[in-house]
Amino acid sequence: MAQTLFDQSAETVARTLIGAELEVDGVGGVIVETEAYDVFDPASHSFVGPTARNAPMFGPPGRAYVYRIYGLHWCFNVVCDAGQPGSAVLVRALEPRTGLERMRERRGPLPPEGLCSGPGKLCEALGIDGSLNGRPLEAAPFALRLHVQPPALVQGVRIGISKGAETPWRFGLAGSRFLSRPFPAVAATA
DNA sequence: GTTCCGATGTACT
DNA sequence: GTACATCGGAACG
Repeated sequence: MAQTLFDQSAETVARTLIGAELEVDGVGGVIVETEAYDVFDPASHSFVGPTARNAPMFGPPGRAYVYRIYGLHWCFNVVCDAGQPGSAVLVRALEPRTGLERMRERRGPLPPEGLCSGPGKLCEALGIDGSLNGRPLEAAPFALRLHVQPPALVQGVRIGISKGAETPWRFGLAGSRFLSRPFPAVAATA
């Protein structure tokens, strides 16, 4: 069979996931912001080699890597592997489409823009926690549908990291109101 | 609008 | 003890 989406580099997967629809137990929406991490990247959890925490990043592609950050929040990643284990894509924001009431039960009575506009918020809204770590995205409770038409992307440096801060591996859906933070204005033409 | 800061678990020095 | 792929609230302009 043809190579799957996840048998590609983190950067490619991060680009391709923009515009895809992600649901967890029927609650979700359109992915509008992602970041790529790979094993050669000092910002990546996998940079130090396999450990107990990052084990899913070195496992089969197409699975979830969920970890706790700052002791309070969860972050959701999709493991990928283009022949070199240790890469993943952090899903940072999505545009809510289904299960808004359920999201508000978990997050509070927020407007749609506030429900999933950040990696920690998204996990809370979708009910993602450590129990989903390592689970395949092709099986319940996950559902992932790729976009038909590739959307227009914006690109920038990643957020909240100190090492590898120059690497422009953050991707967003152009013009989206559902981002965790705006992308810096881009020069008019390239 | 902005900046500052505390909460709190886990991995690592 | 320190550093985190964060968030929400307080204080300020």
